[in-house]
Amino acid sequence: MQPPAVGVSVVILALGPEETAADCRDAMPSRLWLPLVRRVRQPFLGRWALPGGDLRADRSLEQSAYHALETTTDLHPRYLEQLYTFGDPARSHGGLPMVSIVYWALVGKAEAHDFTEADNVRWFPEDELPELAFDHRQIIDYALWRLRNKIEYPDIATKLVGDTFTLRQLHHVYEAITGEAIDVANFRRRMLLSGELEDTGEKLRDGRHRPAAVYRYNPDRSRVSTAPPVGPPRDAPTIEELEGQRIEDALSALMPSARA
Amino acid sequence: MQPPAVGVSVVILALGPEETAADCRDAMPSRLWLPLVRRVRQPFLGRWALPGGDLRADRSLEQSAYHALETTTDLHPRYLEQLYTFGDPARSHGGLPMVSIVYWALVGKAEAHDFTEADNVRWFPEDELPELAFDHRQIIDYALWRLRNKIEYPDIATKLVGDTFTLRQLHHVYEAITGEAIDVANFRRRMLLSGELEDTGEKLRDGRHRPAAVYRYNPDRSRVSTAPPVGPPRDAPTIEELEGQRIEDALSALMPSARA
DNA sequence: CCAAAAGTGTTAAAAGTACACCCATGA
DNA sequence: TCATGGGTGTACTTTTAACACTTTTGG
Repeated sequence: MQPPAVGVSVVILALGPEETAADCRDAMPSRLWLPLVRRVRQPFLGRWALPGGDLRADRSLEQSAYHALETTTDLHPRYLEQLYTFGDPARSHGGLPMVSIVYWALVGKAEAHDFTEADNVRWFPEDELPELAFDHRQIIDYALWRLRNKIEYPDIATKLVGDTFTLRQLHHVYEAITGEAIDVANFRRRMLLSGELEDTGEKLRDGRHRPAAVYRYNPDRSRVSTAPPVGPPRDAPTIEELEGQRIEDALSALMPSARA
Repeated sequence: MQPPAVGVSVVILALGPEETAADCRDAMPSRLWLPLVRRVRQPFLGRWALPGGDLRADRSLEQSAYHALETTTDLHPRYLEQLYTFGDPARSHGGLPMVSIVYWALVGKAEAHDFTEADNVRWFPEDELPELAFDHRQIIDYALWRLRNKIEYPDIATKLVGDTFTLRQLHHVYEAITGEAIDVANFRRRMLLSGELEDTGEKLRDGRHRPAAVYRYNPDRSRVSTAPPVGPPRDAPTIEELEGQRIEDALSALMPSARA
């Protein structure tokens, strides 16, 4: 009996633009959007599917995921973590048996707007997904569940906004993801007491109201580690390391986007 | 560039026997033990390593893990969950590049004693591991970290003892895993208030003291789901389903141990 | 002045912690 | 009866949640 083939897929999540409901002039809290690619072969030809790619023996899994994400959507994740490995033989529905090592990624609001909106790549809101190929719908549901369970950590939430943000914006992120109302006063206190937000000193005027302080995420090393241990799940360079390498590689053909 | 080979490995954890320290007649809280197998080929010939096996295209990942665990150690897990997939090219140290889909398993105290203590399989206490092949040491550390972070859920702890247990025994499990002292009175209350323990009505005499009530784990469906969502990470039959199948398969050559 | 968001304070309920204490049992 | 663990009560601290209130801005 043959071993199955292996590939890597990525669930990319980003905060959509603020929307205005038809019957209400207030901006609703944004929803989560994710890019999908259209399949160009059987099975499920023409169906939407998760971006993915091959696994090469000379790359780490994270590098492969990063590469797949970059080449298909031209995005650069601010967060990238392994989600789960799927390998049930029944999941390929007529294709060859396939093991998918799935990562989930977060991209910032700004970056999500200059993606390549090609014919074969399109963004969908999380609650209006089309019919998907394979078991990709369940995979996305699982990724969303993971996000909702990890959102308590401030570093995750800050990955969905820009480098700097007001507490109001961050608050919107939390509400969009958890789907429930969160008391602003208590939210503010928790965030500031976590010690991971740094005041940039800037102010941001939104409407005709009082301007809000602008913060930046800044991890607090003094905190007790809730993160992975001495032997973390990392088996690859971090995103930071990849970023460094990516810049050196910038002249290679990997990046269609213009970047010095 | 070739894709790497794929295999499945399992970190099996069990509670060891109660130990008696030399300088103290009290039984210490048990430690965690895990079985390792000796490698019979290069690289790392002769070194201890995690039990593992191949991935077959007609089995789910969980089935493959279950099978690998069963054939190498003759144990039957009470808990089996995917841990992480490792695939850094550097991890094979001279071997062929290899992706390892790693599961972690818990076996009960009773079952852990009738394992096949063959020449090539041996149990080690978690804090006295030998030098291991590949990156298996980091993998074990990660599994232990996951266990320590999941132990708050009563269902995990109960998998490490028998089907029935006293609160004292369960208390020992928690202390062994977290490594710190836990107030018995508060522990008792938390466990009973969780509503997941059912009194069997039996009593168990340990020493010359008052007998303790014997409980059984019984999941409380009324509780809010902290478990995976509508689209869980399951892509395979559960352990219960595998158990059923395993009994039917008992006559096949898979199981060295005698079992009707 | 008003509306609306920024930001602060106060209080009550809940959850977690420490520890004193009584009970049951076999030796 | 004594030592030992089984089991209960209680007071105290910390965390969480609810919500009233003051401040700053543009119109």
